[in-house]
Amino acid sequence: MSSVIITAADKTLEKAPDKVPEIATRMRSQDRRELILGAATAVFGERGYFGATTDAVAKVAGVSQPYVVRMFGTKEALFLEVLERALDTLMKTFARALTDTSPPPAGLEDTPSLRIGRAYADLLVDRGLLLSLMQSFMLGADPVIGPVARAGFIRVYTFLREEVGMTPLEADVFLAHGMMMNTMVGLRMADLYADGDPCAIDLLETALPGKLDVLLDSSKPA
Amino acid sequence: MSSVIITAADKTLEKAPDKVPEIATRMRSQDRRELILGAATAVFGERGYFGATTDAVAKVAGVSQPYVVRMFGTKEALFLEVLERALDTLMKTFARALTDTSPPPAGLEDTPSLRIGRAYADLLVDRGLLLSLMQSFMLGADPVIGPVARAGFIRVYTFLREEVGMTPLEADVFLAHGMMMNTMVGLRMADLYADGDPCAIDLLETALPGKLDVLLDSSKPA
DNA sequence: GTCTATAGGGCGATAGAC
DNA sequence: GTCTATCGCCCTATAGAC
Repeated sequence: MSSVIITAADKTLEKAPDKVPEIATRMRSQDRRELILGAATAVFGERGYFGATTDAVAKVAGVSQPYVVRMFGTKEALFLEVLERALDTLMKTFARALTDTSPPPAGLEDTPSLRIGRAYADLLVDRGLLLSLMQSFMLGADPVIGPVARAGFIRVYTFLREEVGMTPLEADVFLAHGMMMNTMVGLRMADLYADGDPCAIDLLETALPGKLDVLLDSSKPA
Repeated sequence: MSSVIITAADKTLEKAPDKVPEIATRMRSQDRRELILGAATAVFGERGYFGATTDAVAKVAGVSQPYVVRMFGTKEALFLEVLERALDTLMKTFARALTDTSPPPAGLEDTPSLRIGRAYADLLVDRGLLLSLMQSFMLGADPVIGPVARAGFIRVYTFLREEVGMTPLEADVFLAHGMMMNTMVGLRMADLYADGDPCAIDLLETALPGKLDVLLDSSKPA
């Protein structure tokens, strides 16, 4: 389960504990790659493309900074791979939710739209994944990242329209609430919720119905 | 009209033309301050807090880089002032829309919610303003910016609830569509629209009804 | 009040040992 | 395959002239 990697990488990026990966040195190259991509997803999601440093990624992954650069060429190439991987995971999760034959939880309704709505909310547990995508959406003016980000968003929109069968209005409403959830996670609004702020409680209970428990778990690192 | 400043600062940040401010050197200190804040709003909105450089702000404002730092102390303090100013403008625009006695355009409905919905859409013309706020929303993990960003979002939410009289659900839907519009602007989705991409056309005509003309105007710098 | 010059630090990337 | 050492750039901030 990749959730192990993600949770570990997610526990405050600042003080990465001594971090002895399972097999110590010389694990399979493919595994190292995934390990670094997971770390990079967390760091890019938290600080954005420019705020993230290859050194922070390296520390979270438990490798040296030059190794990160060596493996992906440049920081930019690393970010683009993070985006591609995140989008692939998103689309696979949507596709699985659509074809999944298991019954919906606790006698809830079962329409295609509701299924992928729940699937999206499930992805919020891995904060880095959706936040990295969201960070790219804010860099549309960048000559390299911009076109990739636009293409990624269009890919999701096309899926909603053609595979899920949403109307333009349904897709708009779905995406709007997705952006809202991303924003709540990026803002760490759950911190205020945990502090008992009545306003944040109202806000989150409406914006993230039923997902507050997992968000609180994953947002209290210290 | 501040739109003059904003439009000028917005026309591609890369090649700031020779930029002789109206009165050349020694304009009133207050005016210089506003000029720099306007430039900073555009640059922070486009590249985010970490991606923006004080030098880029200085170039857009037509002053020297050390002068920008001198006037605001640090880059961080400059960003916080940009956020405060943007939020003030946002709230003032909302408040004005609520109390405005002029009739709604072209026989549209006239409810408090619809009024501030139109007011929000009007603010999209100044891309930097809403994008700077949005960039701050993605930095909730930052120890300094995070709390300010959360407080700003809460301030808007409280206004919607208490001044406009929205229910939690109405506020959620309003904010969700706001985040969606911000995302479309940050992504520069209008570029694909202008290229005739049918998918982007569907998307934007639903997400930004009636605001496409202004967005296209302000997004074609070259 | 505004500039030029520059110090100082951090970061991405390279070289090369093991 | 992975590390240590380090280069060179860019960026924030300071010093000081005008």
